[in-house]
Amino acid sequence: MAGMDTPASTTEVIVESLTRAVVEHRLLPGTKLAEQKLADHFGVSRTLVRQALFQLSQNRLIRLEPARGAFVATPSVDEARQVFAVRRMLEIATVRAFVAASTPAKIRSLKKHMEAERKAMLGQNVGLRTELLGDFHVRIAQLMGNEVLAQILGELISRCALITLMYQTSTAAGHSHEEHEGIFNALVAGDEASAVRLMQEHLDNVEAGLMFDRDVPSNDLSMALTAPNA
Amino acid sequence: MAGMDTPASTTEVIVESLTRAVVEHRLLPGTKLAEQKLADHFGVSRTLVRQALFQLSQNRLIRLEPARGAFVATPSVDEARQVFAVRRMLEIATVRAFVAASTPAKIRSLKKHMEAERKAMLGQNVGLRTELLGDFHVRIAQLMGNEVLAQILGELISRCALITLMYQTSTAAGHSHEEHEGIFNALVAGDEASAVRLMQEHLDNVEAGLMFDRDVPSNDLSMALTAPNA
DNA sequence: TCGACAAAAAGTGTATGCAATTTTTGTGTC
DNA sequence: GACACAAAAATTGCATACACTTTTTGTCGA
Repeated sequence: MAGMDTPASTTEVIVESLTRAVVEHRLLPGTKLAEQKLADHFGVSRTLVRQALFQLSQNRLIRLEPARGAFVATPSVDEARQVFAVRRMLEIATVRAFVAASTPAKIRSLKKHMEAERKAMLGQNVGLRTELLGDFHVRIAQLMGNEVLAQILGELISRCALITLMYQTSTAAGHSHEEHEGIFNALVAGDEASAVRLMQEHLDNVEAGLMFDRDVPSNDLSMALTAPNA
Repeated sequence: MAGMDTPASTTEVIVESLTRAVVEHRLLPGTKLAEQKLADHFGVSRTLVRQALFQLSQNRLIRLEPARGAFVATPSVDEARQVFAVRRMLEIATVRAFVAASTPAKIRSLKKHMEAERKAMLGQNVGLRTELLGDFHVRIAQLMGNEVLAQILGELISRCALITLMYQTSTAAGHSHEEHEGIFNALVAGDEASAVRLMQEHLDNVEAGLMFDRDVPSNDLSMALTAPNA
């Protein structure tokens, strides 16, 4: 994802690998992440796995339960709303700042991203699609030259990927790319008011597309089996 | 500091202890943090110290150099500006939200903080003063019921404490408390425009009080000794 | 006296070992 | 067959051990 430096240390490799698995929905919320299994998989000792799990718990992508182990996080409805609230604060302000400091080079760079996003929407690679849809938001922050902002946004968006998995309705989603196009066009035109409004609406739409009262996908066996699969 | 849960795990104790030391300026930027020394001091093995250092590096309070160890971070001017930019985004939006969702209970809670802050300003405990001045900002976010926001703000403010140490002029500072009073009064009055403007000015003032070209306090021996202490 | 180089010391990165806790499995009883 | 309880297995938390890197110290030659 955008802004990931080349992972030099082994721990970082594990963190990135697990992050991708969670963000791309290959690991479901609640899944237990046993240290020895991960260690075997990555061919390292538990020490490095534990470091990685620790870091991921800081990012709120996993939950560490004392003496019980690591589980893919299951963000609450409350937490989901809070994450979106912070995203609105940051992203609306970022759009404003972008318009104020827009340059041809920045527009070009963002245009390049839009093309990649467009292409990914046609393809079948869901992971890549998720990644690029998230990167759109991070890229804007990066182009402002604010790495601090970009990093915070990146983490929030990773959490959103988890939230989306848990609460997104099947019908919703899918419109994100079109909305990105709209925001992009407003940014190109230097139309601050529109850009802000579209970003606002975009985030509202994503959040509104969530069903905060639905049954959450789960790995819990008893849950899965006791459920009446009518 | 505000929002710190009771530190159950040993690692958290170390993290909090080191955080306080950095934020309260008892550890200067650039100071080497040797693992064994910390382990001896806290009476644990290097394992736990490493976890704590790892976490602190995520918070950008320390810098980990491969095979060389951990050092108290020396934030660059660029990073300082970025941190302030993000704070402005978040805190102005937070103030707005606070006014919109203000209740007598929230006002009371904030009033209690102001009293503590006032009292601390009279006392001699510099650490407590620094802590409460930072808590003012975090408390507002907490009262909005947004823990995600509060945590992000808390981390940014810790980084600001480091930045302040590195770049703050002796004459500057000191006005923060009065400005907090002003913001508080505007919040009590429900005067959104004033509250936003005062918060904006407050953050501008703090940033303006920094000398981004001054010699930075350092632990580096050669630096310290080669400097002409005229 | 200064600098280059080598040996020694200190320190970090990772793996492994062990105590303590949790989870699973197995057995007996109602 | 269902439940309670105990033994066994698996898993986590932390300390320790060891290889490898960096830093320091000491020595020699110019």
